[in-house]
Amino acid sequence: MAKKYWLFKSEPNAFSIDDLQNRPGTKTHWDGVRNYQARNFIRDDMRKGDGVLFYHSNADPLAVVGYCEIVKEAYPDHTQFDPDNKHFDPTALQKEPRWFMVDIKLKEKFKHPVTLKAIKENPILKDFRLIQRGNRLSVFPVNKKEWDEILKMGR
DNA sequence: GCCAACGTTGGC
DNA sequence: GCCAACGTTGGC
Repeated sequence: MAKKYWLFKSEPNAFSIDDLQNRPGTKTHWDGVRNYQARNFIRDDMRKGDGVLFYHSNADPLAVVGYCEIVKEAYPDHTQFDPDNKHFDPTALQKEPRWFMVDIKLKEKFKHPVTLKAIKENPILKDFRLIQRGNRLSVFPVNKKEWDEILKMGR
């Protein structure tokens, strides 16, 4: 199957690309996604080796700050079962997990973060889902043309 | 802090 | 199944 591409949003206050860089092996599990559309992308479509753009939301600057690779495919997000966790889901069943996560590994932190402003100004990226009206999904697919352009801008 | 956009919940 | 109320996201 052809390699696919994705974008993950993260608020750097909660988890930044530097936090990822400081993790052992520069890897992390991507927990806490609680939206069904995003869940379906994670559970059904993401494959080992797919590329992931790492975007800082609610931040300064707002920007794609690097890219990653999926190193482990979907498995149950343990935080849904943890009453002390912010993302606890009291209706999720152990035998039938509702929420899933993948593991990602940092490949490269961009020399030049690709700002939301620069993305909006680039005609090649005019259809990029990130800048579409009302886009609030924290996880969504990116096409190869967009992926290539973002990497070109960031490196 | 504001607010538009959107998802979820729950009464009917 | 409809829809009002509410909560969250996220740019500005």
